[in-house]
Amino acid sequence: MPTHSEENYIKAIWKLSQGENPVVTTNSIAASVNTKAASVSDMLRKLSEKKLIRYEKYQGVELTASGRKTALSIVRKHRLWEVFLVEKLNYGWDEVHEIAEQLEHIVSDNLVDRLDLFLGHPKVDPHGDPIPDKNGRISDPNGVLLSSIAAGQTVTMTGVTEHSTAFLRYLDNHSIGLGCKMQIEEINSFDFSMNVRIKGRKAITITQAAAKNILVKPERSR
Amino acid sequence: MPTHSEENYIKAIWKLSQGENPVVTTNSIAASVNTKAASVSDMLRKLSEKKLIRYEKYQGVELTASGRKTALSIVRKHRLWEVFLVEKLNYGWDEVHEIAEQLEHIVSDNLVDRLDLFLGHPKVDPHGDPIPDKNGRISDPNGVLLSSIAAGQTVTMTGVTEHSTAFLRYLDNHSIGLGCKMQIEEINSFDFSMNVRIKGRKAITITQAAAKNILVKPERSR
DNA sequence: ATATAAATTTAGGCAAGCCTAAAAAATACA
DNA sequence: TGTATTTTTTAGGCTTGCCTAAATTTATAT
Repeated sequence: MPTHSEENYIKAIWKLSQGENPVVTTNSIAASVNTKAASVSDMLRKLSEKKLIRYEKYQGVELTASGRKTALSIVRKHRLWEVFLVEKLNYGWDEVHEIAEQLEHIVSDNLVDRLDLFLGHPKVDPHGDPIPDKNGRISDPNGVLLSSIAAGQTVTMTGVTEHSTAFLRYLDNHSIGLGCKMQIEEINSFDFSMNVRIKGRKAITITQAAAKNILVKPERSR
Repeated sequence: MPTHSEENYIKAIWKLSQGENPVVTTNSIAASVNTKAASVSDMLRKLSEKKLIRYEKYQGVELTASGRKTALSIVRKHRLWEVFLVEKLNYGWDEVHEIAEQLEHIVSDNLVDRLDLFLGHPKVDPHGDPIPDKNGRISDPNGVLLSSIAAGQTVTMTGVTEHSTAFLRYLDNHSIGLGCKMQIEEINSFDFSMNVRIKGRKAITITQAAAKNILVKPERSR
């Protein structure tokens, strides 16, 4: 049974190993779990002894199969609890992270199963992130960056790649959320901001900085 | 902010201080939190420094107002989560204690408020124990021991004073639960076991040992 | 290639919470 | 009352997870 703290490291390592160019270094882990590099070195040794990671001094870190399983179980719990908080307790998607960080450490496989059932076996969390199944299988994030879409296209928003309160509030303030169907009317060649029309609303401008953190699914191309 | 462990001690002290003849000693606390007396002494010193208890060496322990508030907040969370587990996730009343012991340490006042609302402001938990309000006010346990009821009376079950899985399963097996309206038909003078008829069922026998752990509310006397 | 900078690890220490063994205080009892 | 027993506390130690400072390794830049 990993400790609370070990779970946080494992989850951090998993997260850092996701995406395009993974940077799983002692320093990046330290930043993720809010501690110092020296503490990370300590912990890496311990996790390595427990066979949760493969670790050679100075050579970087990788989860073992067992470590990955642990990570995905935590991610599953985190995301299911986020669904609970938003769907059942009416939290905003920008308010749930901290609480889910606590709830993800509750130990009871049975509880997770029942929660999953209670929530209707959701496939994604309130930010559009896929929820791993009980065997640790997880689907790919559904969508491409809005910033990569050409003018004229119509897309549906499926997720975000940034979970900060500030960013999520920004989207709320522009009434942009998961499932929004939007047409890219124009891309300003000056700053690459996008003029976007959300079905039946007046057009809005989305900065490139924001568009780089929005995942969308293009309309079936014609 | 009390630690996880401090919260467990505070809750144990509160529990031990409830009821007829409270026995809040170093040893009884040690038994409650599954540790040794020496560890309790350590912790009592610490809790005393934090003004959560009044403590004189060898002279016993008492919660301060602040300590009591802390205790009741934990009890509130524990009992609300138990309601959630039973009402929403369909757990049996004998299965929820362990999980609630974990959930009670989740820190978020707002979460508790929303949970309370989501559950419809329940007054009691699945065992009939009163749920403290957000200000730490708690009502008295509702009922008297079934073992104190005279033959001929009709009563409604309102709670239990023992939460072991074994006892709760025993009640389940006899289809005895909160809200059962039962008539005491006879008390056997030999072993004080009770012949009880639950509305519209065949009579059953309840041993005195069991009756001492069942709380009931007598019918409005006539 | 080598010096400097950056990243990482080791060494040594600290607080929390637990332990066992021993000492001290309180209680029981003869 | 004085001794034996029980309860509680203290002393000393252990592990976890963190820290700072120093040493070591790797990367960078001239």
